[in-house]
Amino acid sequence: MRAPVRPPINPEGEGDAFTFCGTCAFAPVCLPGGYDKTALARLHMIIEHVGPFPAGTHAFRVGDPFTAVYAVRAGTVKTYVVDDEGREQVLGFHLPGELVGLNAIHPQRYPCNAVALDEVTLCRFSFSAMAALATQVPDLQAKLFDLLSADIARSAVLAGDYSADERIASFLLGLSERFAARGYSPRRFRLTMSRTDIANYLRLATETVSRVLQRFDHDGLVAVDRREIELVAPDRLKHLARRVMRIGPA
Amino acid sequence: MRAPVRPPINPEGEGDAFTFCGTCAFAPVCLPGGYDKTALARLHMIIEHVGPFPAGTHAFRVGDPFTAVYAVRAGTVKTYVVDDEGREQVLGFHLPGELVGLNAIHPQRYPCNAVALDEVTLCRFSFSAMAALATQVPDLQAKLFDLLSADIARSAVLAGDYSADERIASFLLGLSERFAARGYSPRRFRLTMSRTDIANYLRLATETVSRVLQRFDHDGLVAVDRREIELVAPDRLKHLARRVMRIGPA
DNA sequence: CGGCGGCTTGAAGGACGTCAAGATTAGTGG
DNA sequence: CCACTAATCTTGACGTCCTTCAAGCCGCCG
Repeated sequence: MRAPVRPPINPEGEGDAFTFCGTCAFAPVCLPGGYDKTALARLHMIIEHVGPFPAGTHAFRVGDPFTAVYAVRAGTVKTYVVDDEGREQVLGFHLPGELVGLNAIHPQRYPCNAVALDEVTLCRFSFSAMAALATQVPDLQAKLFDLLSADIARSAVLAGDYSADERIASFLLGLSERFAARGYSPRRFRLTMSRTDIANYLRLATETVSRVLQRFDHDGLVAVDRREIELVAPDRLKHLARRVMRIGPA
Repeated sequence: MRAPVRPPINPEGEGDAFTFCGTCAFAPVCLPGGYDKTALARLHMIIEHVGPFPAGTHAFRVGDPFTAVYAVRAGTVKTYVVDDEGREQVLGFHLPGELVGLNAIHPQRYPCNAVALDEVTLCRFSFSAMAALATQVPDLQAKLFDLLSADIARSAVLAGDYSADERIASFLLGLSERFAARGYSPRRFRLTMSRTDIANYLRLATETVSRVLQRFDHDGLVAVDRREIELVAPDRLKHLARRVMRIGPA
């Protein structure tokens, strides 16, 4: 059974746009301070708030024609591909405020699957409408260029030949930073993804992820309780991840 | 002595724009068929043809403020970073017609170094001018979105956990395709980069690159003579690279 | 010709994957 | 509320691909 390509519209409408969109990638363009009120209104015109969807729901799948970019409003979205040997490659985890689907612009088809890891709510942006609007709102165009450019750097980070320790340390710190940017605790958080997902994302075996987390716990770097994580010694983690971080925020 | 694969550079103005720019990333926007003649003229206004530069010349370095994107007109450009242990990470090789510097939009500083591997000529695009022009020329904006999106996919390819054989096979095939797209032989070509560069790009040891190329030669997949490469059995190479390619041109 | 960087070749070692089993936990139905 | 099952996670032993270390070889330029 295949989930609908275009999820149904959330009947609740725009009334809570500010509470939901405050941390969105488009916040600088959408929210007050963006002087052009009519541009703001037109951007809101092309947004559909969709969901919530239960875990396991797909927003799109490999090969679907590209029509829209999604912003995560709540929950976590995993993007991934499956190779011909049935092995899953996780491309990314997307937290509230982050975008999904920018890599589909070029091939005009989604090059990956996007699935909800927990209950997820999304904003759906028709890309053709947004591109048209961007020609009239330079700030929006600039924001899109910025987001695309940032995504290039992000995918480059994983390409390095880093050790399991480096990968996992930087993964935990990356999540921590992203949670902090959204107002959650950077010290304690809950992993919404399985060890297998983490392993497929970091290009490690699940056993390795398990072992390294165990060792980090034993060495007092973190406190691991199932999917509950506490960063006990963030500084030592940062030291471990220094080579990886060097590339990202250059 | 390098074989003259292409006529020597004429440092004059736009008179030979067509011969030089025919394979450029912006060709669809620049060249006839782009109905908007004035847009074409304005794009040419913001282009500076710079060079030629000898091998070893840097176009920009890590941390330089971002002002321009470069298109390679002739030669090969290597982008790379150096980590704190002095180890070089090659991010990409850029052939004529390809762009360099798009990943600098977000941080507003170049996150890597760009160096000429042989004699290189470039087109320099002031990015602020191009963004301004893009708001008035939707085709240019679309092309920029397209190029940025394609770059995301490109950096994702290297992120997979592929074997040395898979990496090298796909590297050779990738070069072959890009040469073909520019009118050169897809079967025989000359590597402009050293084994060390290839190794740092593919995240392998130089010894591994050497050994795999040697074995490919011995097995009749390729004929290697120093930096001269002939793809003897492209089909078998493609078979080796199938897992990598699955992700790229999805 | 002689030196130097790039390339090749061999041997040893390590980091991670694979295989196999066992331990927890979550989910389900009685 | 409690079995029972399936999924997830952990733990251990072993194998392997690639790196590292150490020479030796070539081609190139002074």
